[in-house]
Amino acid sequence: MNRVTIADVAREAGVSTQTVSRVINNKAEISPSTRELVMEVIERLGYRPSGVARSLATNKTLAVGLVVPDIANPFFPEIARGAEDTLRERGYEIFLCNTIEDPEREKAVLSALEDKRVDGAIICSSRLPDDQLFPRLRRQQAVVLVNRPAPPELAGSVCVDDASGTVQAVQHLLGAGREVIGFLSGPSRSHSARERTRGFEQALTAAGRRPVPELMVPCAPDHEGGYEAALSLLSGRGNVEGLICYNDLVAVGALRACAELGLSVPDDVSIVGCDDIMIAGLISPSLTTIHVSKYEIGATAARMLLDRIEGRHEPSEAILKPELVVRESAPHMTRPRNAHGQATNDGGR
Amino acid sequence: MNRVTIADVAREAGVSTQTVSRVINNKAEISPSTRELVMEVIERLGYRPSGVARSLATNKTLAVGLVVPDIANPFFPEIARGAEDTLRERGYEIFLCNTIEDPEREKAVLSALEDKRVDGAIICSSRLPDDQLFPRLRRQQAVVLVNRPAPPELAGSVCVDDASGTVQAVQHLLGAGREVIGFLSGPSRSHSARERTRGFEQALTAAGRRPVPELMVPCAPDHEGGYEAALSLLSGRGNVEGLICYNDLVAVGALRACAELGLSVPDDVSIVGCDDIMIAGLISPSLTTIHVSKYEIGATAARMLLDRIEGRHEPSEAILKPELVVRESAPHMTRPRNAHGQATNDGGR
DNA sequence: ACCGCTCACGTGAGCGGTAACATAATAGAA
DNA sequence: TTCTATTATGTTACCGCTCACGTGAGCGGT
Repeated sequence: MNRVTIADVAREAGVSTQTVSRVINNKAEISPSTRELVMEVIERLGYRPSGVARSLATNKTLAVGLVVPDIANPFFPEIARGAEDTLRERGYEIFLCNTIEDPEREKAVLSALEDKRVDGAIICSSRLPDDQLFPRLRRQQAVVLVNRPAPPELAGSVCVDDASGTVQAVQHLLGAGREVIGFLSGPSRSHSARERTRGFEQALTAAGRRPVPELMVPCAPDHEGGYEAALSLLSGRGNVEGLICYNDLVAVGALRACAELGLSVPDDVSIVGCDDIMIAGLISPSLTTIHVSKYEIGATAARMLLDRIEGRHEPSEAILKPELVVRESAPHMTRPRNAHGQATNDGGR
Repeated sequence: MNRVTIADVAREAGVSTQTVSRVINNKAEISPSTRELVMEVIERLGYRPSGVARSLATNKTLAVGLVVPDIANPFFPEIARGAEDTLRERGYEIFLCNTIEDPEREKAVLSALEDKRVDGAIICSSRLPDDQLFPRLRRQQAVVLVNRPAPPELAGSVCVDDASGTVQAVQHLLGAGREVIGFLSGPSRSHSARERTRGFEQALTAAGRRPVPELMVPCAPDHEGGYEAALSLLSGRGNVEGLICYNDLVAVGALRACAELGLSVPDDVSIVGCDDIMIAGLISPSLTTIHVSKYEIGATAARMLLDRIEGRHEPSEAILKPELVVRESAPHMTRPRNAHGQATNDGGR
């Protein structure tokens, strides 16, 4: 595979490589006749300029990294779409990097991106602690963090107001008469997890309840994690009436745990998910969940990254508001419990 | 952001750049003392070799492209994972390219990958006709096609035996006593779609039935497409008893159409999906579907691509066998139709 | 002491572009 | 006409690394 180079084109057209370069890059100072001639030769030879050589000369790669914990987690593909649509329009290509929830691998991919000299990176839901993450951000040309705040000089940040989402969920359950509410809080390394936990405690406190640590259990952010955590939470004590889950996958796992324990959703226990991934509206019972626009997260992060690449560091933060979507798994009104028709409200704590 | 170069390291260590290069690349002919010295300087200066410069010198980028119609389609993320896990292990980075089902965009991303001088590309479910696709393959260093055959000298190929999957589905429905079977055949540009159509017709013919063109309708490969196609297929005539769908998303759409038309699944109509994406087992009724290991597709394609990058063109084809997974939407036995409890077994084949 | 060999390292020339400056040709102004 | 802008093009030096050689020191054998 012998590639055509700019020198080949120049020779064939009887001009200097610089002239060819000017044609490719649409520089103004070229006579129409030369331009046409060069274009014709480029076409005929099937010449395409080498991005590699170009990058070396210009110190720009037109490539950015997209770091996600797991692209197979339905939360991230849409973010990727939003980011790619925005970036590709501007000529950027995207390196996809899965960290598979492993901090070591996250470090490794960040180094790899550094080696590739990407113009920037979007890092989603980093699992690295601040003191490990921040020094690495400094080594990148431009960074935007998703679901994680950062000092403006190090990185932009696109966050969902996680606490507010959880507050809405708690209020919804309380409003529906659920008194004892459990919380499957997700991976403890996750910033979102901590924020949602904060919102959970805050909402309970504001409503005059005391958060009970035993009712808040961390879990892997997937189907299995939700299943196991829900099982342990629901089987121990019989009084949990509502369950707020770290994400929709966790909620699906919780649904399965309920089925296995013979608990009816939503009659015995109401379940609220988070993220509103595609399946939330498709499963049965359909999932009440906290909707966030994932595509918008990706697009916003990409726009912010482009700004940073071009040296504009403002705005350095975007916060998207989540919104509760009420479906079957946690309706507005609670129906009778222990039920075969007869209501027996046991009245809370 | 002034990056440390190999020259900086060389100067600081008092050796030539070539010596530094030898250390980085673990060449043998270096004295232990020099190696240690250089390593120390590299560490101290935080030097990381530029992949760009390296690529220009070696004519290798350690980057490959992964082209998919839509990463938000749950079929593809797992393929991406399989490919990435395999490729990253060997030091390759992956450019993710969504074509959003648009042939023009597909051409554009292939050109972009060419410009980036990727070492190879995995192209999933290409929507380009052979006469447009093949010439473009020739311009890549190495290619593996997923869900599409190709001349061995142009590209490797990883396919699912689509026809066989559909045959299994048809036989299953026939065996359950379903006589009139519809087929939502997916995007007509898709090779898989044509193969599955072939399998559908073949299985019917083998069973002594004649395929009815009106019962085979193409559709977009998503939820919406399935909904619309199923609606038109089921509303016109009342006698469709079984529906085979291009993929699980289409099946979910069909499920919704049935619900809307007041048809019970599986009592009135049995539905079979394809791919066995995560949600297939989670929705209700759970989906009988044709399982294929998507991670394995990705991993296999990646291994084949690595082979091709290194010049080995054998084997140039892998065919993965799909397998029917029977769940609620199309059980082994058909229960009474138009039924409220009374069994009226119509007795199978 | 001489030769030849290996080992450890240095030297110079690219890889395929672009930036910055130099230069020839042409046009317009005095 | 002569001088100066202006326009269209060529020249040269990198960008940061690797490849293919070149070379000097040290060693053993005769």
